[in-house]
Amino acid sequence: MKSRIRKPASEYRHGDLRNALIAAAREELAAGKYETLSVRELARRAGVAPNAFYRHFESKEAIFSALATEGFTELNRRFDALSNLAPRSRLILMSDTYTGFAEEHPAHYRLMFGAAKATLMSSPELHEAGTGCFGRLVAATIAVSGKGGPEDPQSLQRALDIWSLVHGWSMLRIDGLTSFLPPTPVQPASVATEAIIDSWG
Amino acid sequence: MKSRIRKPASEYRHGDLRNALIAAAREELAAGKYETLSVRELARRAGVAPNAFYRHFESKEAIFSALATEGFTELNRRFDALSNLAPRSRLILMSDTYTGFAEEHPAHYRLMFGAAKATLMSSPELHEAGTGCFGRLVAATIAVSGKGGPEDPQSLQRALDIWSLVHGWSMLRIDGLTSFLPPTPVQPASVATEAIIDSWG
DNA sequence: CATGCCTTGTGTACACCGTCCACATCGGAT
DNA sequence: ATCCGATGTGGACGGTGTACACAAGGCATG
Repeated sequence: MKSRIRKPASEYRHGDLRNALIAAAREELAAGKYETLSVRELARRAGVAPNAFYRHFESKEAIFSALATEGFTELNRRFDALSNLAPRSRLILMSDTYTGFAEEHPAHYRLMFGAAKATLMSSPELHEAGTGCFGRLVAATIAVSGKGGPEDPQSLQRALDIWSLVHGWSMLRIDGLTSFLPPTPVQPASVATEAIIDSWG
Repeated sequence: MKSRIRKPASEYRHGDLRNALIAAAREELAAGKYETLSVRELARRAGVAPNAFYRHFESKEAIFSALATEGFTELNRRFDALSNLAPRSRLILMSDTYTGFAEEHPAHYRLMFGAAKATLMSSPELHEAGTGCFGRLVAATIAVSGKGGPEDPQSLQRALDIWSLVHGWSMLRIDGLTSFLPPTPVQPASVATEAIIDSWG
């Protein structure tokens, strides 16, 4: 029968524009464009009038929010792939995973934090994905110190320190800090992560 | 005589618009606006036609570059005020100074790194102020370890680690990381800075 | 099978933006 | 008194995000 719950893939009318728009945005992000990303350009890419966009997203912010959610979800997936490791090396590899993601998708990474600032409270999905990201850091931290519940202030603090380090490292790298520095080969952030872990005793 | 090298303060024609525009921009930044800052708005604030702007700045980027330079210069000034301290406490206080500046002027801080990415090479002043900022971190790092010249890779690396930490800490704070976290009182970044310093042996 | 609705896409329009051009104005040097 | 070069103005172009009224077409209903 033609009426299932939904027609998933059949190109009716235009196909599902929503995904086409998101796909177009992903392409732009992969090409390094974020600040200059425009609703009209996405519509153009999808071969559709500019305002068709607004049948699927409330605003430009809304698609950014969706893309940011995607980003955090992917990052969380990568974190989860490290679940089986021993606590210490797991946290260290999370550090590399994090910076690796940022270097791999710099524009997307910038979007994630640009969107976070604006939309966080208004999008439950984004809030959950973002919170989940930090939560995984906290869990890994707790696993290392071997004590403390998921609300233990010390563990939260320690996870935040690590997050600050890898976030800053990623941002500096993305923004071309290389111009500020003498051209030195840069060590991975995980080296400093190890130092911080060791300071926990 | 009326013709000194320059008339410094006399309101001739409109007064010196350049500074008026910069002052207007500073106000907007102080009010937290950066992404939404517009050339036309600055001109409006200075009581002048939009295009008058272009007699004093080549482009929007150009005034951003000037403002970013100002920001780094101010930060460098604050760093220099710590010159007399013992190496270790000096580096720790630099950490607090850095994050303090970012929290005090969040929009300006965001501009500094937004502009850095785009304009760094094209503006010698910005490049020098930015480089000077990192240079001071390196110098303080060297003073702590007590060895290594200003090009010593290990010292550069260590300074970069600190910079990553305080930059990430500042960014997370500015972007309202608080939404990601359970509402915990956040320790200053300098606590983690100390941990990193101690790891240097 | 016809009807009407509800979702989706279109067209037009508004306000704003950064920036280019040709023109007006005016102070200072000649 | 005259010209020039620096500064400010007005208008325009192409871009943006988005609101509004309309068109087209699939769906459930009669």
